[in-house]
Amino acid sequence: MLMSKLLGERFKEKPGEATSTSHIFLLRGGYVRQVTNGIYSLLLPAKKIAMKIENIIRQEMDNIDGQEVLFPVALPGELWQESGRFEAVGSELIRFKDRAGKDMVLGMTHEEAAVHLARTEAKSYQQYPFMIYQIQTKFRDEPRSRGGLIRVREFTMKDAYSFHTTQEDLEQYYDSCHQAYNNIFARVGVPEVISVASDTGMMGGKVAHEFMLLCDIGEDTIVLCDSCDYQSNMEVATSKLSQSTFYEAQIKEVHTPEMKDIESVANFFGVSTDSTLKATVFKVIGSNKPLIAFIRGDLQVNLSKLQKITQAPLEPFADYEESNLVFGFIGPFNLNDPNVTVIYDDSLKNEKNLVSGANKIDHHISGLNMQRDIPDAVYYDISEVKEGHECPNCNGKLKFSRGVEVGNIFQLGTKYTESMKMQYIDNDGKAKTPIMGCYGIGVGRLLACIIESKHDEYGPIWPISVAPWEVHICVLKSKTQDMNAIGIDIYNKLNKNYDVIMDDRNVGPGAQFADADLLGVPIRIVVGEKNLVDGNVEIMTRDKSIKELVKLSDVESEVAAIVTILKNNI
RNA sequence: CGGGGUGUGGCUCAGCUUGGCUAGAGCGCUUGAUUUGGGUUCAAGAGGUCGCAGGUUCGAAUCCUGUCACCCCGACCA
Repeated sequence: MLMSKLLGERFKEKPGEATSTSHIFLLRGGYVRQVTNGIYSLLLPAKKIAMKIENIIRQEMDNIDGQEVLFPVALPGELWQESGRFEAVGSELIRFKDRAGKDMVLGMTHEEAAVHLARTEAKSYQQYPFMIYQIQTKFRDEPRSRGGLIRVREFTMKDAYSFHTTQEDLEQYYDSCHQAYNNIFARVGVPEVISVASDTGMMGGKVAHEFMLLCDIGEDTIVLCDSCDYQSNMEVATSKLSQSTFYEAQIKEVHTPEMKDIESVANFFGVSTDSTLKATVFKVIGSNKPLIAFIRGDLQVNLSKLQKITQAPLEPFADYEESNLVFGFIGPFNLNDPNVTVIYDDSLKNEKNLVSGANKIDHHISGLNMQRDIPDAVYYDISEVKEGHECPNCNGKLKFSRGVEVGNIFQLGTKYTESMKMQYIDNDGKAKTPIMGCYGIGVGRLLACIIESKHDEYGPIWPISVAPWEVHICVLKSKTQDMNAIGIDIYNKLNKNYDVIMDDRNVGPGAQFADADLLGVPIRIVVGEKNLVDGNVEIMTRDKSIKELVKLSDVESEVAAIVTILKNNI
């Protein structure tokens, strides 16, 4: 490739619309151009990187017996009606009608398509297990795209679907896929990507992991232990909570005028907030029946945990007038309202002497002993982990980090195979429902994440495994000789074995170097008169770890040596 | 969907508060010189219905109304 023909203007100034590093360099380096909110065109450098990432993914998926297939982007609505998601999913699923008036959708994920294909092809247990995957365009009408390629509406994704006859087999395959993912992230140059336990959300299923690149622009909060390998998404993270009240006391009602928040109540009683019980009131969206979550005063309710229990989307309860609840003074003791649902957090289970609302205006009670006074309470883990909490697996302290999700794996179970009536004949002659797993990686987001992880102030530093080109030849021009001819000579030799780009433009050295930095090609050869006098060219790596003068005749062997070094470093 | 912000040549922005000559600068682009190891320098040039629509006015980039788009924060997120 010659730079003079490469489409995509590179520029100095930070584009106004971009704030994240990857977004800035993707625009400045001529990698992508926005077409509209959350929808981008890729230029050659980005397209080449994406293809290299895809090929690495492909190899690893094939390595765990994946079969590459291709599902359609446009799918009939009836398929999504079968799984129930035509109604269940919100407006991020693009729905439209074809000319006959039939409901259609654009695939935002392809469980339905996968089951549709597999259910007519895999009738016998002898065909199981198997995994099919595709690398293809997804469309999700995100309420809010952001960060360049980090969160977009149209994107390329590798999505894989495995089918099993037993849960054990699924779990085993899940682990091998987990390992394949680790391989992928290591091979594309971001070995620091970690997997965390995660929520299964609308996908259904029980076990799920997300693969996270820890960085500031991350959208998720990741909980990490400072002394063991516990790592979890905030949505499902747990911590060890010690009991805070030990001595029993009698229940006593106390006048607490105007004290509606937990701090002032704790102050008034002269106790810390972990010796209080507070109520957070929610309701299922669309209904007006209150749901009270009781939790220890020093903790917060984790909404995603709570929603998982209620199996319904919740929002804060705001219609104070509509209910009989005494807002600000709600407590579990003497709460005799058959109209409300009550959930207790695990943190309360063993507490023996709590301050809580008295369900009476301007009154609280003290001395609440949960097991004595609320004997039939059912406890769930609905609390949100706080930084500094004790690790659930060891004595370490939990800390937080931001993370970008670059991949995920789910043990789906039979949610789709059952609703879509997929069955196989087992060796006992009976029809059974296969168990499913699904596994995704967002290619464009991964590309952006590699920049977030590998860059300097001048541009991306592409790992050689995914770099748009492996060698970048800067040909500095001269009055006295045709430098391009010398450059082309090197180019032709290297181009047989490597992906090479050469800067043949008649621009100053500064401009060439700046553009080379933005393209982030790992090996750079500078052909300039200064060193050519001695028969040398300069070879350096983009990360500056190697910088040396090399005889023209030795360029090929030296490039080969550096390529080997760089590949070993990934 | 809520909150905030921005729309002026390909890019970054000034001008708007207080309406008034032909709408500006830098970068980029074209042409010609110049320079060649970190975005060289000089000259000439092309390129803008000031997001769109309506209104006020003798006169609107500037004021008013509406609308659209984009960015950031939040809600949402398979």
